[in-house]
Amino acid sequence: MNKGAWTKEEDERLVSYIKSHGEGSWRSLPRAAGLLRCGKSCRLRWINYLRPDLKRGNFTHDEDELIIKLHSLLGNKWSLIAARLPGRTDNEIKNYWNTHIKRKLLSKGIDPNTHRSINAAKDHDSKKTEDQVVKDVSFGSLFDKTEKSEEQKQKKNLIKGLVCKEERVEHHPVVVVQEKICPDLNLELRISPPWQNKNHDDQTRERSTYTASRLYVGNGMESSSDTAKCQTEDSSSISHSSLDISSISSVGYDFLGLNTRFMDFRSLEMK
DNA sequence: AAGGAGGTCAACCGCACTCAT
DNA sequence: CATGAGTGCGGTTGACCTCCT
Repeated sequence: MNKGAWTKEEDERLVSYIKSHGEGSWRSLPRAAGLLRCGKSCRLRWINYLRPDLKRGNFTHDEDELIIKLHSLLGNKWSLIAARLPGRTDNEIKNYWNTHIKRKLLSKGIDPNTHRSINAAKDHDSKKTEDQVVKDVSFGSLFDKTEKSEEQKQKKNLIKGLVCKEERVEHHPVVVVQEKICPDLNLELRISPPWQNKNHDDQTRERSTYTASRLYVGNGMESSSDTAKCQTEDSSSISHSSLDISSISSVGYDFLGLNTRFMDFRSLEMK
């Protein structure tokens, strides 16, 4: 079994095999392709380096900013961050973060872990206030039916710099998460349980394999529309992450400063 | 020119998760 | 429900490169 850097010949074998047989079955792929590599290694090489849709080269300023903003919301969820940067891989972003962005933030006096000023972070450490920035987001507890009082809920929902509240949209519970630390970001995220089609008139919905189904992003910077349409292009596997039931619009949407007409919302499905 | 220090990034490792049986 | 295969993810490693003394 070979280890270490891939040779040009190995790359060619892998690319040629995947072109004719497609991705997947990584465990059996090396033998079939005549490679002395483990399946994991083949998968990694393909995903991080050989895939034709990869964007090589330096990160742009916009990409930098987007990574920083997404990291402040998602933490080290590199795959989620990568899903919002077409042509970039999680490994690439992780490396870029550790080698460039971390230092850039530190030089500006910003703690790359908390996204707050280093001085503020020190104050925060001593005070242990609730007003801290998000490092990880979990919504599970919000569905905990044992939670008794509204006051307890609100207190709990104030954690980690996010304002979380439950709402109901057309009888479906929806968790609304609002960033409160980065006022310039002005991002609102709504997540709810999967779409339930009561009428059974659209079986594609019933067959949907996605579990987290509704993702709704509102951005105060947008003037004409405050909702986003998030839907797969493939009608046979519609995810129904799309959410604004009343106004499904094909107009592009300004998410984190990027027009979402150019973004692939399939990546917004949550796992 | 030599070599040490630090930076970069591809690749590996171990764990967790999903799904089929 | 248990188990194992397949896959994905985040952290870490190590080879290579560049810069500095």
